[in-house]
Amino acid sequence: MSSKGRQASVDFQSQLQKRNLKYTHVREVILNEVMGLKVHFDADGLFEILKGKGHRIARDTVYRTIPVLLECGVIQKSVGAGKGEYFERVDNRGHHDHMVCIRCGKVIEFRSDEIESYQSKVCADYGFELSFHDHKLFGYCAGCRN
Amino acid sequence: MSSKGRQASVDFQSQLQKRNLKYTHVREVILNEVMGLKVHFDADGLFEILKGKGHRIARDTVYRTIPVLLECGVIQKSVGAGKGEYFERVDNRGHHDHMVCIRCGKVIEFRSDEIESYQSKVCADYGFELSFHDHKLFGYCAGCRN
DNA sequence: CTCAATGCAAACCATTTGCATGCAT
DNA sequence: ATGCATGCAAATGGTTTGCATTGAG
Repeated sequence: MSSKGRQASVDFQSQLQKRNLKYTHVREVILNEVMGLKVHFDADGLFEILKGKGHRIARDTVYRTIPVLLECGVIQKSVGAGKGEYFERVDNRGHHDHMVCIRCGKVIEFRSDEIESYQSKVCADYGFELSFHDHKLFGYCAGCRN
Repeated sequence: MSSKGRQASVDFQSQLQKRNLKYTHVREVILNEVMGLKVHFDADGLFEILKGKGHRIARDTVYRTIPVLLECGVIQKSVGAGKGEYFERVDNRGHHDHMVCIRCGKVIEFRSDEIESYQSKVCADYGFELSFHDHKLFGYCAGCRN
């Protein structure tokens, strides 16, 4: 296991403790798999990935674990091809958000330090402790606008 | 009908034309009801509201109309108590976004002209024509954080 | 006229829930 | 010892889809 992975485990454990949740074997396995994932996934897809790697974890458990991963900052909401919600691992190098073309479906990832910074400011103004966020822009990409 | 309502109709019609969609009686009725709505609603809820006012519009039509309303800038994504997606009328006075407490469920509406402005800048950078956006912050409200 | 929009009804399927057992603390 | 976590399986119900009909441009 890389030091990065180990670090993530430690963070996850402390995040769980903070919320009086247990660090179980199943959660450890899911954490490790998710940390290595570079693709966007939905709950069902994550279950299939885990199954494909030989882990015997029930589908419902995966569904129940995703909110925990979100709250602990391990994953963030993302976008994907299916109709449900998609997620992706939180990259240490900073959040990115998404633009989605409502004509061709193209997804553009963007980063804006300014937006992140004002987002933090707004949270501070309200005494709100941010766990994760979801920021998507829908419209027409350069190729699809008239 | 107020001048505001009339204005919205005109905008809606031109938005529909731009996309080669038809301005039907059903869409007119839905538009008018939505423009008067101050609450957050989901697809099913909107259907019930329409039914309650005596309109005979099929549930599926409401589901099929919501994406159209989104694209035409009549409604925006919002938050609500149920598990599905919620929407709300776009207020002429500007967008607002939402913070959601993942402990007590409290919803705080916030506005940030700075975020809106940098959001526009990002879109411009990518040649992206923004139709609507979805920006939610999840975490602990002032009363729920430790 | 032509093609999108609508209604009806059935199908779909991702997600949730109840309950008994297992396991972390 | 206590209470959350997990697996199993069934239920749920919000949402989608196919098709015939209607209606807008």
